[in-house]
Amino acid sequence: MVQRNPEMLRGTVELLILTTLRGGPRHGFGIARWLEQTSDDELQLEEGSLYPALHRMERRGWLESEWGISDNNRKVKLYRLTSRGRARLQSETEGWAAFAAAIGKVLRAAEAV
Amino acid sequence: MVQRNPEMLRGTVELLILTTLRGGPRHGFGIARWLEQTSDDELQLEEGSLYPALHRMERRGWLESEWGISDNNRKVKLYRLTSRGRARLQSETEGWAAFAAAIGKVLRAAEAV
DNA sequence: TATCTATGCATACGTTGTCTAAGTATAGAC
DNA sequence: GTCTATACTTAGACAACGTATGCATAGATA
Repeated sequence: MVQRNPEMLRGTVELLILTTLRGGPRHGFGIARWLEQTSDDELQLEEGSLYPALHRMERRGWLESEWGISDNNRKVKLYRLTSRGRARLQSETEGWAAFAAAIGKVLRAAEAV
Repeated sequence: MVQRNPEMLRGTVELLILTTLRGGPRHGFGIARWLEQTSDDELQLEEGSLYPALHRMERRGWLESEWGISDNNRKVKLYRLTSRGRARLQSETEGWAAFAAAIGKVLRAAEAV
């Protein structure tokens, strides 16, 4: 994922992928596209991050995959959330909210100075 | 920095340190304390992350340090923002805002599904 | 005096995630 | 037949973070 500070994405890639798959099965390329569009090009998931992340998450049992054919007649690997993936999405979402809130507190506290 | 997903902090450590120093010079331990308290214990900066980060940031010219004595009569290394550090704080703050907004968009978009 | 606790700084090492870069394959347009 | 966009894979480099450890000392307590 590329932007001003590439390190900032660490750990959120998985949340983003899980979130994308909430709406139903998608293939890797489609996930990246959707994230890019939905974030107005702010979030760009590189292939070298995307695919290893998908494999990792499948290994962990958060995703399942199967080969299929896309709308444009291409061979694609479709990923879908497992129940464990759904649980993980839940906890990651909560984790993100808590984290973002904490950062917010700190930024506001420093502003007050 | 420790919490539910340790990876989530990647890249924000420096923003957090810069933010803490906005209010004036502080020593490493004090920075960690302030962040912990201000975030209601959500953000915990480990020493193995804190000190290397401070050294790194000083090397990059964002911080300056000098040895001093703390309120409780201890030898401490006081860090302060340089002008470059101030500029960096500015851009990191903007970067964070853009990033958090992007994540927010994605989360909301997926909720709508 | 000795010991304990909290404070304070430093760093070697391992783990992990991300990016760059290279490779393969193919559908559809021209 | 070539080009472009789509689509997946993986090796290797790099960087940040955490764990663990070591060192030092002020103040309290026994």
